[in-house]
Amino acid sequence: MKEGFYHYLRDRVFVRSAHLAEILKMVSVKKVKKNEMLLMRGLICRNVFFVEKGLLRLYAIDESGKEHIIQFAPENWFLSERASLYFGNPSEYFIDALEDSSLVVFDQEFIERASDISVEFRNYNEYLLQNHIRHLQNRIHSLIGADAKSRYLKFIDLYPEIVQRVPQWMVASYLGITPESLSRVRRDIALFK
Amino acid sequence: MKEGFYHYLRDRVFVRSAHLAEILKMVSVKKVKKNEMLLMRGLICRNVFFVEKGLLRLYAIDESGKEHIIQFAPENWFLSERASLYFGNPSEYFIDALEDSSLVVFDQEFIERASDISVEFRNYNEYLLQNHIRHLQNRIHSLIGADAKSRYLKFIDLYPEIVQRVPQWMVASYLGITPESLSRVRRDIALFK
DNA sequence: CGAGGCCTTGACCGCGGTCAATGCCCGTGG
DNA sequence: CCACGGGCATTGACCGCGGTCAAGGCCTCG
Repeated sequence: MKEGFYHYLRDRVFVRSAHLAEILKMVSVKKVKKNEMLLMRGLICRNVFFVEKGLLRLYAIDESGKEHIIQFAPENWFLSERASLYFGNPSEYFIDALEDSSLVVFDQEFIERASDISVEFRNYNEYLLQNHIRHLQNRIHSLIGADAKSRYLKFIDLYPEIVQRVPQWMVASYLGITPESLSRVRRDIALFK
Repeated sequence: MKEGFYHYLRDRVFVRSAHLAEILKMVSVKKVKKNEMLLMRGLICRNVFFVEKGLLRLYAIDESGKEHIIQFAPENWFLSERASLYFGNPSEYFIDALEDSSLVVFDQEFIERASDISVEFRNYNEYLLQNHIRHLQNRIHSLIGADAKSRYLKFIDLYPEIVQRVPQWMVASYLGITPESLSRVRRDIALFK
């Protein structure tokens, strides 16, 4: 219970032992089954999820009913719909579980309180935001500048574990292409080896 | 000199009068001419630019020499290459001026010092990061999900002033299409009115 | 007036989308 | 244990959006 989060706070965030217990008291654990919904469009997102075990996804559904995956979140990742969490707007996105998962759940108020308790936590929170920005910017760059094949090659390079754990049509959705196209891209790559 | 930044800090960031002078002392003003470079690829970005007057752009150049515009920054916008500024990596991007511009320049250390001085400044800095994330996420969403025409319609809706101030091939670059395609999109839109 | 930057247009083409058929894997129930 | 069905990956045929290349027109500015 909360061990993953505990170790993460201690070894990555470098929260001092003196503050760890106090911070841990403020979060709760949630276990969800595969396909369970954690956020629906139209609702205000109140939570950040830390994945201790399992795999979540953040995605949109467009007018024609197609899903577009914005982000995956495997072990030791944080996932939220920040536009809704921070600004209090109804979310345009969905979050659900792709595997049975064990999550640590907290809200925006927790972030502020933990930031007051621990300067290391405050700094790490900023690091997360900055890192998120870097990540989104790289993704925009490759969506604008690169074709489907090089986007896929970059993806399997960056997230080899994810490729193993989700169906290919979800990878295609993340890359902004159809499953059929991804299948052809993979065939082409296999031919050249 | 610094009036734009002063008013911004006072009226948007809500920095208390007691702190304004101290914070303003720590930034400098820079005037640049159209086409002047402010950041080159390979260099580490040390600055954030606040645009008092004029217009900047952040862009990449791909292997085949094509420019891809990541962001425009008109009056009262902040622009930086955060991946480089915060993480200290060499930048993959360029920044230059699209018009003669008057800028307020500061660095990461300034942000930290000003955050210690003024809690309003600290909160606004977080607001900027959160807002940036929201913006990038929306852009990814429309790059994945929408065709050239609807991306253009969304752009002129969100940034009507920018459309007036930059050549169309730069708008095309921002949208991830060619100038020729944008021209056709605009013709189609005109036909239906 | 000439030159260069920008926008437009046309012809052509290729990447990736759509639709439909097939095959594979695997879980479920007869 | 086998039969069936559903979810997913692959393949083929076809097509359309958007890219490429080239030409022409319209500005502005020297």
